[in-house]
Amino acid sequence: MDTRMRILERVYEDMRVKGFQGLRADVVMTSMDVTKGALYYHFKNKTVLGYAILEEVIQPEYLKPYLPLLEYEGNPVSFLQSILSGIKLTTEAKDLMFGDPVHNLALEMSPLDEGFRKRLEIMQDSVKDIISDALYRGQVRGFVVDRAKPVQIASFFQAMLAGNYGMAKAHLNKRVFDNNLDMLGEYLDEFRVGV
Amino acid sequence: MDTRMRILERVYEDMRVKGFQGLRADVVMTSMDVTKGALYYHFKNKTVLGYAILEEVIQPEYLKPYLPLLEYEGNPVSFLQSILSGIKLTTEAKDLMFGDPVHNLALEMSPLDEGFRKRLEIMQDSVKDIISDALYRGQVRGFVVDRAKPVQIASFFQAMLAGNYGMAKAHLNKRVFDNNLDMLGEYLDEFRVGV
DNA sequence: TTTTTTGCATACCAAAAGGTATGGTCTTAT
DNA sequence: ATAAGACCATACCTTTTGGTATGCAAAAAA
Repeated sequence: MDTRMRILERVYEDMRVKGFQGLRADVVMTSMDVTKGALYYHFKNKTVLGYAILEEVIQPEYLKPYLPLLEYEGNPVSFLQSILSGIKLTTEAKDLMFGDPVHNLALEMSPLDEGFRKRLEIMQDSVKDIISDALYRGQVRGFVVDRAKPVQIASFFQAMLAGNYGMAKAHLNKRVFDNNLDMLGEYLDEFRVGV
Repeated sequence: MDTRMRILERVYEDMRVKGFQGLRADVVMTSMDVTKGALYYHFKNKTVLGYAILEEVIQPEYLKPYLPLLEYEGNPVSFLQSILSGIKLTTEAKDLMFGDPVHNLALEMSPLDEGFRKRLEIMQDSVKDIISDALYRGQVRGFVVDRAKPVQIASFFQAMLAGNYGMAKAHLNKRVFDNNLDMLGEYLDEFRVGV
């Protein structure tokens, strides 16, 4: 892997726990076999580094679980529930302290830097659009009840996920975390057609 | 008001947008008619200042809406819905960028400082207990359906609220914010006995 | 083969951050 | 009345932060 990408990945690791403001990029460098020279060669300043991490590391991971939904032919409610199950399975108790990178950055940086805010907004909107479109197509195909409001449900789903990640950062309780995901899954069942 | 409390209030204002790490207490001082001398007379260091803001400014405000629930005799579902309405009414569009102070701090400081994490956990648990107790009493009194799980609903309610505040920081969209609150209100209706 | 450019290391640097040391005034207890 | 302590301003001080300036080896272009 090239140096630039190694820097992004490594700094991202640190940003997950320190946040962007608490991030000390040069300190992170010394924990690799790289120095500040490399850092400031590839990135003009700290803010640009942050944007790059957001776009090149965080965004792809953030969108990944939802992309298959674009071509999914089955019931979108089932798909969303499978995402929740996936989160339960892949999130270990020791990872709860990290939270969701997108939500973390949104809370920390949105009021401080319009570049961050806008990028985060776009990312969240992308996911919201994917979900709401899938729900709409699900309605057309008879998988989702007509009274369901796709955009609102998508937004609710996202907010609940984000909130659950956030609460877990203080509580570090995997059982509560999982339970909230289950509740969200049951809530979605309301909008499923048939049994 | 005494200097100590004035400092707490004023620094809190800044912390709402900068976060704790981004907070520059001495800079804030210069915007009052107070200097660092006063600051470090009342607070040993920045961390202690943060704890004081959390305990003396944020906590009371955070608990306030839920305290009446301790002695409320009516349907707790209605009460929770009235809290949601209250949030809709009192949260102006321009305030969306601030988010929820407790959730903000939880995301930023929980992984970094156990003193913050523990205090935040206790605060969130307090509210969760108030809500779940009220729901339980509601079941006993026939206001809330038996299948409702008070603790889980309380936790879900909190996570959703936190998540909604968080999403709004990037989106700054009052309509979406309100809509999510409405959805949560409708969700609670599931657990109401009768019509 | 020279020359230029790329990729990084090393050394330096100004400002900011967080805090301390000192001293003065104003109140309170004696 | 006076000694003691509370309260706060001013001036300093150290470390950290976020960079810049320079140099140099390897790769690529001419």
